[in-house]
Amino acid sequence: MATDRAREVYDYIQAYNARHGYAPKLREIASHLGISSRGVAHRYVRALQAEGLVHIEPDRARGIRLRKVKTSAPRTSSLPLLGRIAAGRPIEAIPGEDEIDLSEFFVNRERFVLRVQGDSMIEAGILDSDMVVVEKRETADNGDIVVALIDGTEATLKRLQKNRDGSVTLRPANAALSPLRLSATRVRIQGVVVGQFRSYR
Amino acid sequence: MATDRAREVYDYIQAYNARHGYAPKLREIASHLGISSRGVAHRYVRALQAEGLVHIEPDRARGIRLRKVKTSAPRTSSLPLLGRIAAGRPIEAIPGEDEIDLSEFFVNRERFVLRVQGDSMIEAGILDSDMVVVEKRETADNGDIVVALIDGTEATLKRLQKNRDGSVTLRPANAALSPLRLSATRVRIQGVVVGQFRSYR
DNA sequence: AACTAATGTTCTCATTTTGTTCTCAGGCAG
DNA sequence: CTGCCTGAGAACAAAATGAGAACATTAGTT
Repeated sequence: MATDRAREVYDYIQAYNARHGYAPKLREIASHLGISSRGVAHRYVRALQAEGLVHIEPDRARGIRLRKVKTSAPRTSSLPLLGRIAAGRPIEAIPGEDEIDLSEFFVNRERFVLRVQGDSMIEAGILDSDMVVVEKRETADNGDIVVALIDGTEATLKRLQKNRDGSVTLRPANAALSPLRLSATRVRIQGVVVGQFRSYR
Repeated sequence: MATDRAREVYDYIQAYNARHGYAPKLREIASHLGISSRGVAHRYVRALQAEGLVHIEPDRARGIRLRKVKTSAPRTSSLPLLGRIAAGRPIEAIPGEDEIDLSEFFVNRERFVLRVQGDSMIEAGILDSDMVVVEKRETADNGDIVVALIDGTEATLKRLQKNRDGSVTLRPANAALSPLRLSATRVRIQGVVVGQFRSYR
């Protein structure tokens, strides 16, 4: 909430609305604050509108409508999707899409999260200490990023390439590292990377 | 934490925030410490900011924001966290952590998602068509990745660097692109990137 | 329709409050 | 001693607050 006074105004509007079923006049708000100026009361209401807490029917008496219910922790797994951002242009709205649903990460297949250590996939945008969402599978397609177990002991994160002779090549996304070409019998795929995320904290 | 006194301030801000939903004024912090100087209280808060525990909205009343969110909330959005993966070793279990909580992305602040276009942050692991989670703010700290509006028209995603003379430099994470040094009046910060994710589909 | 009073809206102008930066001073440990 | 942490408080900058004028719109009333 913007300021102390704005908060008082919001609380008053809520209480008034609960009691009467409609919003107070600006003069009543001012009077409740102990001030004389309707203009000032209007400024506070406009601040509340800017925060999305309230809606104003222009020029209407008692034209204030409450927008949000005061629930403190409704956790949904969606966030507003504002649009695209690209260098050199204003943010462009994406029509038809106003929310991004992250629940795709939580679909009830066999999925788990791994914290990545090391830079082997850095050129694919997977950095050290990033999280990857892995779907449990024993097979994968060419070009998939997979969690592969080599010789039953070493687990690595690499891009998969199936060769004609039946062997597979595990390619790191890092020019400093070399691809590994291995016979199919030595490699067991444990899962495929279906997502990645990172938190800046 | 720097000093005992700074810790007291941090604890007080946390408690106050949990109780009221917003931060205390400097005068209230000083009073809680039993001192009379707002200047001293401000010095402690600035120390907390230097440690990254807190963010300050400059010149704003109650402009202190907690940076690390205590998520002791019910975890609706969680996935099993199996462990770490690194090249050349088996997956290593992480003791004490059996679930990864994604709800930090959905905390009750003003957040939204943008789809990134272009390669300007590619070396920071933010690729074309990735999603970034942005927290609405008008200010940011050095090194933060920000959504900045230049001259009120061009929106870009860059790393922020504040210069001593008051100007700011917007640094792309891409050697092929040049940093932009601009006077502070031309740049308006719209938000700070707090997360990033990508879906392989 | 014309008039009127009430209400909302937009301003500018002060004043108060709050945040910010600074210097100075005392206590205390190494 | 020097180098800290700590506190006081002055001086300034910016935000928050309040007053009130002027105008627009609405809702009645005649």
